[in-house]
Amino acid sequence: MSAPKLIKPTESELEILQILWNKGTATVRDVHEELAQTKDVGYTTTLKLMQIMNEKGIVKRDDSMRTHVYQAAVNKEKTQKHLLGKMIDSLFGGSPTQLVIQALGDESHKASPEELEKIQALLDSLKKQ
Amino acid sequence: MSAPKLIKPTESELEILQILWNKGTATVRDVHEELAQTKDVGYTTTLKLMQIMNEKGIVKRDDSMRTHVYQAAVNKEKTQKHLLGKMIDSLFGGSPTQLVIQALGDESHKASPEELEKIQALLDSLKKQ
DNA sequence: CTTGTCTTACGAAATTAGTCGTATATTCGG
DNA sequence: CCGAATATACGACTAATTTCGTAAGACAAG
Repeated sequence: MSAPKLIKPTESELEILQILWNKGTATVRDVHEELAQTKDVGYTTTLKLMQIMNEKGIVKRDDSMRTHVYQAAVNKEKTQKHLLGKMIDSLFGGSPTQLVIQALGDESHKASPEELEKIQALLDSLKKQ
Repeated sequence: MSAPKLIKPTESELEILQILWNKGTATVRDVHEELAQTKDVGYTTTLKLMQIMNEKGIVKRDDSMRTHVYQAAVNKEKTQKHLLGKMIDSLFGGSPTQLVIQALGDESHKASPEELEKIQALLDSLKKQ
């Protein structure tokens, strides 16, 4: 049995997940301080969110110590793929190509030559099939 | 003048927008019948949603006749780009490349050879810059 | 020990999304 | 003209999300 099948993190949960994916493990305070850099939010709000995420199984925590230590319980790539798939369906009529075209054409998130090469490599391998 | 700057359609609103983008113009009943094919929802729910979207400026309507006629008030490509940009930031650390790679690797939304060629063409033009 | 700080727990308010029932108005067939 | 069908308006209810205040326990320093 399996880990959570249907993961649909909310906006706020995603912010926290990103921090946990980066840090590996973190306390509520760690997460909160990072969040507070870009967002004006209270400590107990972050705490509550992480408690709820724990109940939902989105994160795991080690509460053997007074200060609990959290980590993501959902896989980063799986989550990305899942949410991306939803977006492809809901916004691009099921066509990943349209999404890719829009993403590559995004002026505010330009891809570097190195990144273009990565995409080229992936494209080559897809063409061979 | 300007259309709404910050558009953040909800899930349901996106479903309706897709239909309007496809049809160009449509009545509530048109939209509802299309929605009802994949979703079990009441007519007045669809109506209410479209009324709210009208208040928000997401759609426009011609209410000169008894049966109002709606059309999308937000541009499809702009909306796609906007939401995609948010996802790139919130889920892919600002890297469109990571998103593209995940999208191309999505097993349940495979790209056809023709689509791969389109992407190749776009990629070529990006490389030239 | 006592006090101040930090921690978690928990309840509850505020907001937003989505749902639908009911009321009222318009239109059309007969 | 009358009734059935169809349209919009609108209030209200539920559920989920996000917010935070407050309480209570642990701990460290003096």
